[in-house]
Order: sequence, then structure tokens, then C-alpha cells
Amino acid sequence: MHTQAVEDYLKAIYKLAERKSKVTTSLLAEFLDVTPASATGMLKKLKQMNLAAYEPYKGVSLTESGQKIALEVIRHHRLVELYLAEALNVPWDKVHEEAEKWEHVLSEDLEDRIDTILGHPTADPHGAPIPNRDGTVAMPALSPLTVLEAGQTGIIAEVSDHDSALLRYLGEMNLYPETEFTVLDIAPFNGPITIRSENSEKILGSEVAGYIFVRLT
Amino acid sequence: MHTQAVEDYLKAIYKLAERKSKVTTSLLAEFLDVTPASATGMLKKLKQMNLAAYEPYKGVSLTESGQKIALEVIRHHRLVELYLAEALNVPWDKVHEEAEKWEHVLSEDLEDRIDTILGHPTADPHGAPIPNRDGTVAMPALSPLTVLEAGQTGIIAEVSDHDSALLRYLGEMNLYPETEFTVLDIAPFNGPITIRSENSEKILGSEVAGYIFVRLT
DNA sequence: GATATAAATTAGGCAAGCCTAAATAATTTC
DNA sequence: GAAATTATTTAGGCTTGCCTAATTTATATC
Repeated sequence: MHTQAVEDYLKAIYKLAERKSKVTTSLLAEFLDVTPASATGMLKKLKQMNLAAYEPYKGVSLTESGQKIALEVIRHHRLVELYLAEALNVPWDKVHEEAEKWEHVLSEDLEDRIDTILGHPTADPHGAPIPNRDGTVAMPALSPLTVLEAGQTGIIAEVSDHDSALLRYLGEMNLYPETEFTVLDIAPFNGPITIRSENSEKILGSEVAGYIFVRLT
Repeated sequence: MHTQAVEDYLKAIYKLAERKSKVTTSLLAEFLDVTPASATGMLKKLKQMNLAAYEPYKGVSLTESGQKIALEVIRHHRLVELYLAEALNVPWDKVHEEAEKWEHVLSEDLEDRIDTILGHPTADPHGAPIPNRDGTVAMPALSPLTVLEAGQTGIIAEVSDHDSALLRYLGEMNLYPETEFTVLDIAPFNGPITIRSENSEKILGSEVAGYIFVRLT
């Protein structure tokens, strides 16, 4: 087993690499709320352990084994999130925080039991895909709600879980993954987006809309 | 929050104090699989934090606040054990090991949810009492099976969870807490004990019987 | 009660991971 | 392309909790 810090760094590198073309020391440090000097230290260690490809001043990426571990941790995290929501009724804006601690203490045996009880789910409560045991992940191409045009219809696939206040806000409007909607209007200059779902109209600011990812129908 | 090490030491002191009149440094060290020197170091720290009353060369005991924390940790541990057994079908000889990790990451909110789902239980899968939230515990007077005499009847109240092989063995014989039984025979000189439960006779060695605690009926 | 043994403590170190401050490398600006 | 700025790394320290080895205290034995 690796230390929690190692697991956290690997996970962070993986997640940053999904969104940024280059994962720099300072990006990583900011993400983990740690000084860049600390991140440098850990990167050297991860390189040493063959978990990350790291060249000083040039950014990091994960090696195959590093990515495998990152995905295992993410699998644990997302399974736990879903389990907390479904089995223990933890509100969806709280599951992330709890799972952050649980992901590091989940045995493989328990992972299996939870996976089975949940019926081998493929997405967590925010719609994020749950990696498979073998280290693969389905990564459907999603669009942020902001790129749609009036008249288009879609289904909410995933929402960002970076801010629990955002999740509460979306929850109040019943905008959960798998919700169908139609875009009624998009105001210009990053203006608000009006959608209809479940027979009611909702108006979303562009920032919020940027955190909602959809599948077109 | 206290560190995991602090919580583990407090729990260990509490459990040792239940069985031994004096908790010595070496006893504690052996229990935690640590050198006596390490235990000394932590005891000084616990004293510093007002969690333990410790006089060099004279043993330790918990202060009121130390005991409160120990009981909280034990409450977490036993609730988790029961939850794992009931909700996730973890076999009773494995729950201890898992709970050992979970007890340190359980939030109060989740503790409440689990407690509610389990219906405010009073004992874990081995029959050990679950402390209340307020830091009190019911400690019924129990007798080891070895002190009974032929003809007496009782109910298994609690079994020791210190050895998972023992638990598997008892499980195979269906000797779980709340099982009723009648003592048919106790051979002299710490000889085997024959009991009848669920209409079958079982013969237990005195060592095993010493790990089974009963309520007389 | 002196001596031997056992128990406990002190002293000094180590590994993880974090920090701040200083130095170096890369990038941008004029 | 030199100077200024920004990004990154190095150096040196701190805390936690563990270790071994040496010392001290308590206990048991003759």
C-alpha cells in the first residue's frame, strides 16, 4: 500500500491532466493546497517510485503504474460517494468530503461488496464515470451546457463536484444527472441560459452552466 | 481531531484497564505491537494533553476526557463492525480488521446515520456493548462459560474478538451471541465442556470456553 | 541488604510530509 | 539581448511517531 499522500498526489495529477495539457508543479501545489516546494519534493519521490514521469521545470505525467493507482483511488472514491448517497442518504453535496477520507481505507474485499450491492454502477452521484477494476474508464465526450443553442435538447450527464454550494444550488433546482432538458434561450455575451426541464423553466448563469456537462439528444 | 496514534493508545489503555488492575508501559507496548520506549513517549504526550494520568514507573490510567475519547472511538468501531456485518455481509471474523481502519475516518454525521439505520443497537457482532454517544456504557456482569456447572442454562452474551480463527471456529458451530444453551458436562482439571444448543451437542475445550461469556438464565 | 534481573525511561536517530527562505531556471518585456 | 518577472527547485527545519542502545529505577533473590 502507498501512503495517503502518494495516493492523493497521483489522483490530483490524473485529474489535472484531464483538463490541462500540462501539469505543472505550481498547478498541482495549488490543487492540493500545498506549497510548490512540497510538491517538488513529492514529485521526486513519485519519479523514484516509477509512478510519475517528472523532469524538473517541465511538468509531470503519470506512468502506467501511476495511472493504474490513480484510477483505483478514483474508483474507490466514486463507489464510496455513490454508496453514501444511496445506502446512507448522505446529501450529494456532502458525499465528496466523506469519500475523500474513506477512499484510502477501503479494502478490495469491501470494494467488491459495495460494487455488487450497487449493481456494478458506472457513474457516481455527480455523473462522473467510475473506473473499472482493470484500470479502464469510459470517457464519453461531453459538452458544457454553454455551447448549446436555443432549441437543442439534451440530458445532464455530469456536474462538477468542486463546490458543494454549487451542488446544493443545482439540487434545489432538481438538476441531477440523467435529467432531460430543452434549451429555450441563450443570451449573448455569456448571458444566462434558460432551459426547460420537468416542465419548469430554469435560468442559469453562464458560470453555473459551464459546470454542467451534457449529452445531446 | 486527534491523530490516529493518540486514538489507538487511548482505546488500548481503556481496553487493558477493563481486564488488568494496572496498565503498565510494557503491557500497553505489547498490545499495540510497539516498543516500550515508544509507549513511554506517547504516554508523556497523553499526559501533556490531559488525556491520561501517567506517573513514570507507575502505570497509566485515563482521565475523564481521555476516557470519553476512548469510548467514542470504541463506539465508532463497534457500530462499524455491526454495520459491516449487517449491511455489507462481511463475515464476523473479518469485521474487526476493517473497522480498525474505519473508526478513525467516521464523521459524527455518518455515525448518526449508521446508528439510525441499525436501529440504535446496543451490541456489536461479538456481543460487545456499544457505548452511548454521551460516553456511557452498559457493562453487564458476565461469566466465562468455564465457571458454570452441569445442568445450568444460559445465553451467550459475548465472545472475544481477539482471534479471527476462534471466531470462524465458533461460527462453524453456530455459537453466536444470543444463542441459548444448557451445560451437559464439565470435565475436571480444565477439561472439555459439553453443551447443548439448537438441539445439538457441542464439546468445547477450556481455552475456547474461557473466551465465551454468558448470562445465566 | 547486596546483587541480579526485569521494567521503564532517556538519548539519539530515522522517514514522511509539510513549511519558509534562498537560489536558480525559464519566460516575458522593453 | 539584457533586465525584470515568474516558476521551480534547493536548503534547512519542524512535527509525529516510530526505532535501537544506553541508562536508570524497581523488584526479586540469596
